[in-house]
Amino acid sequence: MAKKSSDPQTLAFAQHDHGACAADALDYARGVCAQQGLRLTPVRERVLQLLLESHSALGAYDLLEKLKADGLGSQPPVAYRALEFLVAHGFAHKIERLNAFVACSRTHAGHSPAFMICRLCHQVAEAHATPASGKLGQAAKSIGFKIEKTVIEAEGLCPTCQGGAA
Amino acid sequence: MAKKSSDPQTLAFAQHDHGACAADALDYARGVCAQQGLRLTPVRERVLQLLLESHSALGAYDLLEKLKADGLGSQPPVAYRALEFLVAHGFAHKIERLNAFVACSRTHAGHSPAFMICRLCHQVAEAHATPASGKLGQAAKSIGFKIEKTVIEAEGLCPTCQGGAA
DNA sequence: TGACGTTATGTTATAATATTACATTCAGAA
DNA sequence: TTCTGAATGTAATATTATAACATAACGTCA
Repeated sequence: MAKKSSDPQTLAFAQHDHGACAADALDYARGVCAQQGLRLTPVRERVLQLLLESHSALGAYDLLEKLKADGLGSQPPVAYRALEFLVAHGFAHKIERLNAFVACSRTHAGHSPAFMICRLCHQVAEAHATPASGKLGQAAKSIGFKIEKTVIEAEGLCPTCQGGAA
Repeated sequence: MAKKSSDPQTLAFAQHDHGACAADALDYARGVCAQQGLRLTPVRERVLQLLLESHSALGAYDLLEKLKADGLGSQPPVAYRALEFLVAHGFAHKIERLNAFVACSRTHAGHSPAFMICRLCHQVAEAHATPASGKLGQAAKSIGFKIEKTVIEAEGLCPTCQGGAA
């Protein structure tokens, strides 16, 4: 059984009960939406659930297929609109490298996420970065660039795939 | 006149002679290719030149239009293959956030680049990051993830656009 | 209640980005 | 020269994403 208190950043690549972990996260999202007057409609909730059930990044068209199977709309804008909502409110992130999306591990609100993407199993773990404090932050400061958003995505091999891979 | 000794990382957003700066970089690339037995063919050289002349990221189809105007092939693979060569050998980078490409500022060979993308003027400056040493590196180490490549892209406002923008 | 404005969804079409596959040409080595 | 591998030309198609407009659901307040 996944415990809410365990560190999600180590969870993604570890064995755990995805179902329970997803259910927890979904409950959390419902709460946040209720609190903030956001509408977690059936399509949005289902997309979030699909993302949560997979620690991999899913493309819009992957999601769309599953939505279609659920009788929930089958045209691209349906998926993109739900994803836009989820990303805008911090329930999901876009992985630019993959043109795909993951559920947010929500260890902190309003964070600057960094991702570790396994190039073999395609699972994605979320960590937390402090982009403004490193070399990039220094460089930005020195030239007067104002950072608004930072994409940090590491690609490589997760612990499991390092063993099995060539 | 741009001087080779000035810091390219501060150059991108500053006023300078793009033509001379591009010519320098192109000479450098020619030298590297000669040295390493790489073929900087007309298409590849022209694509690099086009990227160098613009400090903005250019999409494959932007480049393709220009190639076409030069009588150099007009189908997508022409551009994508040239870009693949340039990226593989470190003469250019892909900006994942934009699905577009920039010439490498080549301040160091074999570096881990980080980019600052102005969301108004779309110019891109390249800085150098040490991704393995920050929080992400720590997180990767602690869970046993092996980083092979890191994408770091900051979006925001360049010095010039901070003044003029709303 | 019901008329209205806003938000979300449904649907069609199309734009933008990228790759596969195969034929042809070119450069350099044997 | 002939062979070989690399590079290019070209057609077709796959993948990702958005525009535009119609319809439906929701909340509110007269």
